[in-house]
Amino acid sequence: MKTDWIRIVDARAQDAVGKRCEIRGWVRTRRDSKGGFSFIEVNDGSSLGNLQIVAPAELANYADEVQKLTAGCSVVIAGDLLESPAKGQDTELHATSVRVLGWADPDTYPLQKKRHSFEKLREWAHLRPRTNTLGAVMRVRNQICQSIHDFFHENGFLYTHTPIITASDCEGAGEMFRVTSLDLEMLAKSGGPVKYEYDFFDKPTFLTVSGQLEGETYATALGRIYTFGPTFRAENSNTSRHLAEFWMVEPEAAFFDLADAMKLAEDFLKRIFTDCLNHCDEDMQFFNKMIQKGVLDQIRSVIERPFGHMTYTEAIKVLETCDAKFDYPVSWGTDLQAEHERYLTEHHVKGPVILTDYPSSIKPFYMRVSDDGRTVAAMDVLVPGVGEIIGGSQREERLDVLTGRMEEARLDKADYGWYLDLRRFGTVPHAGFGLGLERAVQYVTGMTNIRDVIPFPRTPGNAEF
RNA sequence: UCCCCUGUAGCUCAGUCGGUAGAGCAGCGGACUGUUAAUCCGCCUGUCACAGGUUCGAGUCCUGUCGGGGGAGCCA
Repeated sequence: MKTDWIRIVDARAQDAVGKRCEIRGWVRTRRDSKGGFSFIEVNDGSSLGNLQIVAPAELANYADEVQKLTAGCSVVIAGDLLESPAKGQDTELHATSVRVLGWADPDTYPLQKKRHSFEKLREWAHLRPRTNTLGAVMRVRNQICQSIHDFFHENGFLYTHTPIITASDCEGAGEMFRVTSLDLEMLAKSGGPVKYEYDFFDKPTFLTVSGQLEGETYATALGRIYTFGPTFRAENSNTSRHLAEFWMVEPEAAFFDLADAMKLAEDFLKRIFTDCLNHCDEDMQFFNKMIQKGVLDQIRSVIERPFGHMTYTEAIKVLETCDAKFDYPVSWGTDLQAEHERYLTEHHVKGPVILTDYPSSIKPFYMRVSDDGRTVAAMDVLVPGVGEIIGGSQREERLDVLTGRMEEARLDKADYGWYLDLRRFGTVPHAGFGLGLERAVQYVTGMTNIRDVIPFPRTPGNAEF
């Protein structure tokens, strides 16, 4: 008779008691008892907690295999799930067979039965998902991705795939990665000018820094769309909040104004946070206890309270009249510094705040110019700890205003003909925003370094694995 | 890219005033135990990041390179 293979998350549940089953996973630790059995803790990634196995000495391979199990070994274990007589777990599996699939030499296996620093774990990026913290992070990250799709699907947004290779420099700013099939070695030796007509696309191409402009084309046809994919910035940024390759969610909706976009952003974030609390309880308890004390209360309070709203002009007034000392001066027309944003979220509002109506001079050309002529319909959602988590705006739908702004930004209109067509033919008000996935994961988990919330972080000088 | 900090055993770190290295954990051996960060006893472990320099003598002081961290800028 074939024994049911079940996941450890299910085997640990009270209602699994009485089942005869099989589990498959990796040994975390083993403790021997001279009472004639060993305890083996096994994890299969389905939950933070391990399943305790009681392996009796009667097993045929007890002496030569079971007692030699160490952290990292892969095993298939069959037995009976019983109520655990000891504290620490509801259930335990009394093994009738322990099969070792792969050994992990304890002399050379890097992960030990102890806490490792996140810096060290980054060197073992291929093994770190086997740790408690990275496993929990990846389950929460998965939940957030699922919530993103659920939320937009339920609100009538179509998942749209915008290109990763692009010829347009979306925001006229930010270093981009080049995409080429030219032989750079040969090119360097030849010393001649680059002939793009010989390149794959006949022109210079790059990895996308945003799917927004392409997203707008589909929003002005399908109504509501969102993109969700990898995004690339070749900025030489060395911070705990920046990656060269990260994932971004960008909803775009026709007939939305700035207020609609703000409401969407707030509902969206609250939905993600709620789902994490409801579906990742064990992992969230872990973060609350081991990573950032109080992160659960923080998230709960964000869900319960409406987000603070402030215009840029109001924020400047608050910063100018507050008692705090800043390294950078505050004045209308300059961009807010990290220290300013931190003051607003951590001291003034004490929670997430949406800042709106920034000066047009510090925002990109595509944001809609307001009636005052000095500001644009932009919004940034700032959260304590992480800073800007969402940036968005109502888009400029008036052709003449848009082309005027492009001229100010010294952009070549010829490169944006297709984008301008959206305003030439059936233009409509529309709005959207971008959410950095990793920053959302950081906020929910309390992880301080963005490199620890993505499986294989890409940063300047680092593309291992 | 800039500023600051840092690099010593498999891991986390100590190493005083310059006199060629030590602890905990892990591992291994033993004891003990329905254990759960198990506990107790014993044993093993080093290109002190790398390259120069000062000095009778450098883990320690100086210079450079590389790696890591924190902060800033840019942003998501």
